[in-house]
Amino acid sequence: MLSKPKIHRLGDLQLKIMKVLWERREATVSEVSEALGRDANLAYTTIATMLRKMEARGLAAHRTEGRRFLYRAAVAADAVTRSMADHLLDRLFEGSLADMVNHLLTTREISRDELRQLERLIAERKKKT
Amino acid sequence: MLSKPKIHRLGDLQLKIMKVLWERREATVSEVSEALGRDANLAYTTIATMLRKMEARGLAAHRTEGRRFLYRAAVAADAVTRSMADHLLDRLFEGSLADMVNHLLTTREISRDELRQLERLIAERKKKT
DNA sequence: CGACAACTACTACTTAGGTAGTATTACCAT
DNA sequence: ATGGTAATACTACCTAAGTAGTAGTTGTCG
Repeated sequence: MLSKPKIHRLGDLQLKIMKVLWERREATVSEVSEALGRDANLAYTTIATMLRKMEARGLAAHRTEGRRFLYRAAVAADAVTRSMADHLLDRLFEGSLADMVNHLLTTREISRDELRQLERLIAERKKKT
Repeated sequence: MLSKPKIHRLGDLQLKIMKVLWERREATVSEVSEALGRDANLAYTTIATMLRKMEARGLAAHRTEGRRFLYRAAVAADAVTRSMADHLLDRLFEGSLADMVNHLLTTREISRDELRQLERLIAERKKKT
């Protein structure tokens, strides 16, 4: 908890890398590189550099195994997700979840199925207050 | 519509400025500066520079009135809001609105009132399919 | 008229993401 | 042993946000 990195504002690449680290609990640079796939064809060293920078920022950490590094996430997925979502919610909708959902409902395609899911979520949430 | 600026990824300051421009339809640098208030005490020139950069990026535009500039937004609030929300939704929740709402519902304090609002929104939305 | 205030233009610097080349080191197989 | 390969380290760039100082211009008031 010492020195919390500003957890919102993760770049696209950083988030993708974090997702890999969250999935596998540890991963080498190669593994991350592969996991991202050649679709995003980034040089091996790009991933390595990014991981090093992320470690410097407190987002990741590593231990050494032989001559290679095993990286792991240093922040929980939940914390990041929450921080990013909250940040946006605050910046765009002054913190009003209703406003945000309203916006998304009106500007997005949404399936009947998803609507039902939402109903259920809210009903459940209402119950346990 | 020629050359759409990448509308998601607006910095905090940029968004604040955009909000001022959306409210008032036009504003001088002074007005924006004042609107942001001294709470965020930024130099006058900081706002001016930012506005110039934003114009270069296609987010704002200006016309001259006498010797000062009247800036206006060059992108609609809705478009920006939507773009930013969508971007986050995609990055974090693979586009699932339900997942996002679920996350927000479980990690956030939420008032009974807001819950009711949400219910209503969903009910309405369900009706007009 | 002359000083000042208001404005824009220009320049500069810091931080961070993203991207990748080059250098160095160390392992491994022939 | 030696050359190739895989790893990390270091360095370097570009872009964009954010921040602000300085210079130059012009309008206004006393």
